[in-house]
Amino acid sequence: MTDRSEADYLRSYDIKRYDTPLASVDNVIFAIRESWLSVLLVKRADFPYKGHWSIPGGFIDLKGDASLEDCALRTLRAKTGIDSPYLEQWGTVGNATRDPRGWSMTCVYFALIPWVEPIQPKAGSEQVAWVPVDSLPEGMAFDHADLIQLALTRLRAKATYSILPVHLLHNPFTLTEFQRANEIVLGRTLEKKSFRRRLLAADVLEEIGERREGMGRPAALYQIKAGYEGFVFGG
Amino acid sequence: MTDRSEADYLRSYDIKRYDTPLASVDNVIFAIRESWLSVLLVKRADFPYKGHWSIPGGFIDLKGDASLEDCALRTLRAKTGIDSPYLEQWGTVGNATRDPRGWSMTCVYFALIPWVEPIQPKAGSEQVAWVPVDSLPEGMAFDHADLIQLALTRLRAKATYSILPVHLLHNPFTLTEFQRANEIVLGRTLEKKSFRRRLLAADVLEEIGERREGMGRPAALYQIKAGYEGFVFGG
DNA sequence: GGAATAGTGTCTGTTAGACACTATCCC
DNA sequence: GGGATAGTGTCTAACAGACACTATTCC
Repeated sequence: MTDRSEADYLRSYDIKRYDTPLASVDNVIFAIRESWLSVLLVKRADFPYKGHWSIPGGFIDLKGDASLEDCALRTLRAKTGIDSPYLEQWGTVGNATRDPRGWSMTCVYFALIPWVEPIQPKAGSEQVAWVPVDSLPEGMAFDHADLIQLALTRLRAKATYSILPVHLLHNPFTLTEFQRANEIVLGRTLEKKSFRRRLLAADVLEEIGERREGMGRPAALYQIKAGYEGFVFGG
Repeated sequence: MTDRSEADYLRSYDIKRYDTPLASVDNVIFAIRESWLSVLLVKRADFPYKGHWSIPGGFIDLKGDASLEDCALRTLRAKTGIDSPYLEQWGTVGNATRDPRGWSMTCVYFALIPWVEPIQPKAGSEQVAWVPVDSLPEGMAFDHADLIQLALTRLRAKATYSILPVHLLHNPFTLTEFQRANEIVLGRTLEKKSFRRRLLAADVLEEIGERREGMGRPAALYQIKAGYEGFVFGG
């Protein structure tokens, strides 16, 4: 397939001869903190939008990142220490106006993780913080406020017909905790019997042992059966 | 917000100092042709993969394209003459190996259009053709065979709970034609009464007039009510 | 026993599948 | 009437919401 002239073409190809957009990967990282669905935000230490809150992300490292997902995992690891989150590509936004430096496209991922303390960088000026999605700061960098809303819409849509919110919990968990995580994501209460009946019918959980709490009857502990992490009802 | 030093930063910013990936937009364009779900393919006239079949797309034109969607619409118009198709972003694939020229990312859109004769370019070596999704050619360029399969999976998933396949029909259409389009996309037959009952309950169609055909009772003609093009059942 | 939480039984209304039925055209 | 296609009536099984009920713990 690679005949003589294709080899010549590739040898002399130089991307710097062309105008290319800025290409980045950004992450909307969700966790539940004290009953609030929250996202991880970073206060920018550099221009542009210095001092404004943003979602964690950055330019693709052509040497270090083998793929877009690799790039997303790299920043996620840097900010949270978590290696294997639930990570899904939301989509890509690209236009001529979103970045003052020029035509910019960013591939947006969203991640669901059990809550952890964020990793603060050494450089003093940057800050990392969990912020409830209901009280995001004004004046966020770029179009990041929009990106969060879009990821949130997707998350809520999927929460209604999948077990996605399970990734917001520490393992193992009780059915009540699981239902509560779903309710926090969806912003409305769910009916206990319906919730459990559907989950039981799907056969995606396995019991482990028992846990006692300060009050009431002890609840059975569960974890997701291996391979069912992306389970969708009716799929 | 833009203080003195940010203005300085922006004035001296030069993207060419950095290594950036190749950035393109590709389109999986679906139509129904003689009862077969088909995609529009282009035989490449240039390196790399010269002479191989590919999906239509290309690099972003930083001057001409205001956004990624604009870029997708531009190629779609060039190949089909259609200005306002159903167009949805599927997702973005980016890694170091998919293009022999270097780190490459492509934003993949999928479009649904009523069948039209493709527009052949003047340049003789390039060809444009509709190909049934069941008989795609071997040795397609880049990872385009994968991209088609992924878009197809998404299309089939959405066809089960939305009225998406309506965009594959010419207006107006009969309910039987609409059902048939759904069946072609899904690859299985649907139950007539259930199909119509659900559609009627959704109240997304409006009747127009009558059409008679060579055989049997004439069927009522319908079109989608304005604003319901993206309707989803149970949404 | 009482408070608190976990977990179940069961009625009811809605919806999808199955399939036989009627309706309207052409010949 | 017969062939062909459009469109409907209706039975049944599956499932979700509602809500009252039982179960198990600590005090």
